Amino acid sequence: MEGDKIDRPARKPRADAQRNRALLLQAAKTVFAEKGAEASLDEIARAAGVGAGTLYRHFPHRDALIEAVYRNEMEQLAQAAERFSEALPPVEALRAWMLLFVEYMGTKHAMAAALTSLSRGPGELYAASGARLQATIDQLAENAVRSGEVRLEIEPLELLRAIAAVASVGAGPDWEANARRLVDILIAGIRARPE
Amino acid sequence: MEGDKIDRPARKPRADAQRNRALLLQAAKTVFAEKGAEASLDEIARAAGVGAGTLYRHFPHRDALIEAVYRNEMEQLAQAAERFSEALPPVEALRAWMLLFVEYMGTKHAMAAALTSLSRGPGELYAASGARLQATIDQLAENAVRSGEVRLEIEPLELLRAIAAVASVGAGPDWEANARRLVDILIAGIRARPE
DNA sequence: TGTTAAACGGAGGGTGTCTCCGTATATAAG
DNA sequence: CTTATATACGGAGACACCCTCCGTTTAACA
Repeated sequence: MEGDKIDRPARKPRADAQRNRALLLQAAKTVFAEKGAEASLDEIARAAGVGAGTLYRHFPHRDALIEAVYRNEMEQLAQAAERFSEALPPVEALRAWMLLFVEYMGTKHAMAAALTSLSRGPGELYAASGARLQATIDQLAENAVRSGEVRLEIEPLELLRAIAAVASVGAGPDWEANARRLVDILIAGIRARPE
Repeated sequence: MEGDKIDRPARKPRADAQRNRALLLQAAKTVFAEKGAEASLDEIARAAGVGAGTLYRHFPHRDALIEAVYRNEMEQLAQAAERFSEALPPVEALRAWMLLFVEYMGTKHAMAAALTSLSRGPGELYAASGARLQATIDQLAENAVRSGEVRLEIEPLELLRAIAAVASVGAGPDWEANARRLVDILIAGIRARPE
């Protein structure tokens, strides 16, 4: 039920397929940045110079495309988490990372909407990037809890969701200030009181 | 440029118009509950037994419909805020109201997505219900700040946005526990430290 | 009962999603 | 360089949705 891969010799992946995939990612990144994560997929296909069918073959649903586009960013975030964890005390690392997260929401602000879009639907199979993000925040949270400075009865990912919500909407021009302030509120809120 | 209202005698509003409006609201409430705030407007019109044109005449955009549908709920929330403010110390009132807010997100869980949908777009003219909600939370927040127990450098509405985000997604079945916990985190986070 | 302003309905144009299948082509074998 | 074939391509087309437009209907008033 598993080992069905080396059955046949298996060909080398076709060059044009790889090229088209790259073109699609390139185009998607541009278009998402321009028009947000709700941009038309057909338009992306057009921008990439391929047919609609090709797009859907490579990325069956919108989420698959979104995920692929932002995989890099997710990876960078994950790596930043490691750096912070080494250089800072756990709670500070968590805070610093959340602030970085806010910043990312800003630059690739399609990403925020993307996050929302990703986890929509009835518990769909989480895209891999979502899992990566979850693992990252879970690790940071766990470290913080272990340090004893923090109590956390909430799913850590939910903290990110909260931040993303504030950061996503065009709301005021102060969205970033608000988001950064929210980070501090959250951090203060989860700090275990001496009491 | 302004006083143009009592110019002509003005007729009584047509009965069918009022009836259709009611039918539409009824249908919209049902359909939104079933399929979320992104449900097809044509479908709502169909469910109400009226033509699409009629729907759009009464509610020019989706937000207008959403707002009308949830106006009651908003009103109830606003009134609850007053009650809480009289019966509880300011910070407790704020907390209690936020928890009630979470509960509302649950029952009419289309409302959460609605909130998101409401404020989308580039700072559109806030629908009236949005304004009501904002006024409510602003008042509660101001009371809390005045009491000296709380510092608040964030736009109070953003706190709601954060809560709504956690409460909206189908995420886990523990969304409600998470949301309630978030309320406590936020409250703790904005409490001014004696320091 | 007639007049008229108000409201209705639904066809239709524009856009977006996603599928299907005949055609093209990169790879591997001879 | 052929030939064979798995693989991928493209874009037409079926379907859903949004929203407008305008000829027709109907409620209110005289």
